[in-house]
Amino acid sequence: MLQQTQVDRVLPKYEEWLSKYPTLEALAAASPEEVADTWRPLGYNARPQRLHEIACEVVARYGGELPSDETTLRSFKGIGAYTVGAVQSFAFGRRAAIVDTNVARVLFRVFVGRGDRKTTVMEKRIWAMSEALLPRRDVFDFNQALMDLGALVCVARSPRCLVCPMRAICRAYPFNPDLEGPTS
DNA sequence: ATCCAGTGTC
DNA sequence: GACACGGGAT
Repeated sequence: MLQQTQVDRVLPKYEEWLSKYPTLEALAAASPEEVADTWRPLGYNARPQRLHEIACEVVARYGGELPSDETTLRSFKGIGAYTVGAVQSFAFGRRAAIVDTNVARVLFRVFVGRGDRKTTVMEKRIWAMSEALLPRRDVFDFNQALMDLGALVCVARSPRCLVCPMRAICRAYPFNPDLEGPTS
């Protein structure tokens, strides 16, 4: 649900969704039409369909229990690199890195500071940083904190550098939006 | 216009 | 690598 969709907008629908489909079995048992209808008006309407497909697949082949290994998770359509890390670290407590838009922005600003964040080489650097920084324990809290720093402090438009704990070492401080993007 | 807990496709 | 995929908020 959270793929390219703000937390504030997901939250009410998430509650409704889980109330209606408390288990993967329940989701699998529903019709695709009903699932699509429950999803509305969140966008990206391939997502409910894929979520339903995943539920059916997990029920059919994995006894209704979501597998935790990267290869199997990644084999589902709709689950990419970010979701694998999120499921592993948040749901299973595994030591797995995540990179979403928030983490990418934070790590890019703190450790790179300028240039284009969206090139493939930079994306790989950011993943490498996220993995290298991963603590031995408390990975759930670490990943959550990194995301929250990006969502609440190191925001896209007007980052709140004055209250940021990374300010002293941040390569993007003092923040200048002209130093970010393809043309720099 | 830009951004948002991305991903699949060509 | 570019592009499509949604809808809501700033």
